[in-house]
Amino acid sequence: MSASIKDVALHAGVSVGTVSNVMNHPSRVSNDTVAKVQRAISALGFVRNDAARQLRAGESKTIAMMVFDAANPFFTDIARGAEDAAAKDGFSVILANTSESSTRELGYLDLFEEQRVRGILISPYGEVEDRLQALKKFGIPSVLVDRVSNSQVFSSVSVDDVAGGHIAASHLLSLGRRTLGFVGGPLEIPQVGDRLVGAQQAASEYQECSLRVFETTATTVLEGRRIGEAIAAMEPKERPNGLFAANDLVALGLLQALVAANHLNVPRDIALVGYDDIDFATSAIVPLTSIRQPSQLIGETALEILAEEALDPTQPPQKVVFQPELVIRASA
Amino acid sequence: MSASIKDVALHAGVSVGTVSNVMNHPSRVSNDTVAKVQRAISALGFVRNDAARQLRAGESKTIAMMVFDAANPFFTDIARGAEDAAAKDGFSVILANTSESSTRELGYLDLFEEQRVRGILISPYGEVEDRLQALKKFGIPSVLVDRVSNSQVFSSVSVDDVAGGHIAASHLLSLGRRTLGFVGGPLEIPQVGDRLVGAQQAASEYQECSLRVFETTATTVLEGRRIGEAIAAMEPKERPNGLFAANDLVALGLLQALVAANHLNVPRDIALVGYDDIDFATSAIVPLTSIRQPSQLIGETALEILAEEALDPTQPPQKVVFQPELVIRASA
DNA sequence: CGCTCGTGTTGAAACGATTCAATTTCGATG
DNA sequence: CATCGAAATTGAATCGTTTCAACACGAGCG
Repeated sequence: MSASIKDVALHAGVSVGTVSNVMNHPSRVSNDTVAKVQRAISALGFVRNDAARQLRAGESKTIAMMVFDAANPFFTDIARGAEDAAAKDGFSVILANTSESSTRELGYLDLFEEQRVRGILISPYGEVEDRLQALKKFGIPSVLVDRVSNSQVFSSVSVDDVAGGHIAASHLLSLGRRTLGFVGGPLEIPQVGDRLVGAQQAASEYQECSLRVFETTATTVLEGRRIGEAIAAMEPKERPNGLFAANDLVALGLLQALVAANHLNVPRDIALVGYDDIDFATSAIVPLTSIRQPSQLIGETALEILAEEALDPTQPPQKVVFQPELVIRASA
Repeated sequence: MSASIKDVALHAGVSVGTVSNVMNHPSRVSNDTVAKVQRAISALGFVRNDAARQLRAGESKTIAMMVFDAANPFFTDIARGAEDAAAKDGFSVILANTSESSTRELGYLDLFEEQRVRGILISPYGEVEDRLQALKKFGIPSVLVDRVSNSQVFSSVSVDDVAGGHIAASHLLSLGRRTLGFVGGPLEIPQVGDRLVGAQQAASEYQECSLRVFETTATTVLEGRRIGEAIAAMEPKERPNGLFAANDLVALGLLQALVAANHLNVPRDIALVGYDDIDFATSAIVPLTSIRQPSQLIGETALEILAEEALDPTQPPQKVVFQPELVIRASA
């Protein structure tokens, strides 16, 4: 169907070895021959078959990135950072969206293992460290993104979520709010769990202060709206006066519901803090106070570490932790 | 480094052909042998080498999807639809973000050609139809997403952007606004250009009505904010009283700037209509009136058409055009 | 003139799977 | 018990590239 290196060799009147050298080690070939071969290549519309190349060469130039919610701008920002860094090192990044499904996550890991990608950047959803260990033994390194390694075996680039949770709750407390609510879930997701722990720590530093947990099934706008409606319907005395959402999507959902129930004012009746500081936080109904993470930088750093490990598999794991930062706007 | 099919055959005491059959045509193999081979596979941790498989089999099960702005929720919604549909047909979707760069777009096309992906779902940024034609001749079909084919050669799944622009502008006009502004760009992007054309058509149906174009360099929140600041700073008599943004990102940027300049009220002084109806439109400072496109459905449909063409390359191109829909909220 | 060296070039082996014609096995049948 | 056919299994050929030992050819040197 399509031209192979053999056809090119024939057309140019040289051997297949020479054609291969033109593409991979041009310095070994005389200028005349290079020109001749290149003419043949474009005449035939030859395109290297990556499968054959990889089979023989044993390594690919593709890096896979897996996130569990590609619709969250926070992750697309990270991906953007990784792509830019990869372009510098000559790698290509392909993205897989695991859509908060462990099954799909494992499915993609299988796919990438079969494809022998050069490395994996992953923001894990399910319990995958065992699987990643197997991949590592197999020769495919991974770097965890936005999450630390339980096993200490993997490099990771993350943000101190406990600190972030602490900052968020402290801010609400410093505004005089004493009946707090945490909205997010599932709590098993470390990012969510850690932020809650940080918030609880902050709460324990104050007397007569409560922190109630509203667990969601996912960190989405929709789930935020659901909880927001429930909170709007609560008795005033039961209702928290300060809310901390596990991420901005949830916060925006809450905001929608609270504003729609027009007997409530944000921040007067309920102060609200989000997390991630996505672009849309600025333009929310009530511009959102949020915890900013350096998303692009996370992506770049993760890719650089992965590239190092791909080149030298004996590298010890690195652990980079960035500090989050409070961005104050109107909502709290 | 890792076990091959030969090792498995040795360990199980059968031939390589049998191992291959266990994986691809289990019905041809006796139950005992299947069990024996599977035991060997897991004992050795064997993983099929996709490069070798693809080289011999000549076809892959991977479909590539390329979008020029993965940070736009509209595109992630489309991707989501495509992924769900692909899972049904046994394909995997990998995503590439061309980041509004023609260079990167062509680079990914090269990569996917070398990888011999089974097909390409693309929302093109630059002029790529010639390149896609070459790919098609090469055996890789593509389906255009959110854009029709100039050459009529490719299937496409899109939304009638001229109609959408018409609906948006008509809505503003029906509210009595007569000095309109269109914000978006570059105008060469068909989605943007068509929406403008539709708006101009609507404007031409009214007397004494003006439509001014504010061109942006990209359809982002940032660019929207930039134009919004400029508009806020205009003399009241020059200022448009109805704005139509090429997409919701731009609209949200505009909104931010207009609200920040607190002498202006949306919609009283300026009515605003966006496009795409992304999730965040509902939770904007002023909930956004927008033009809804059936994003997930677009993704599903595109993937199904692509799958058909991948199986039968002689299929004539199909052209599916969905109709957009006005969603009225507070901003206009 | 014979020898060495360096530069280009060659062609066959190897990568790891799939495929398919050929062969073996085995149960059923006359 | 011999024979037939279906079912199971084998193993060599194949895909398109890269790699590498071997070779060809001059140029330079003693």
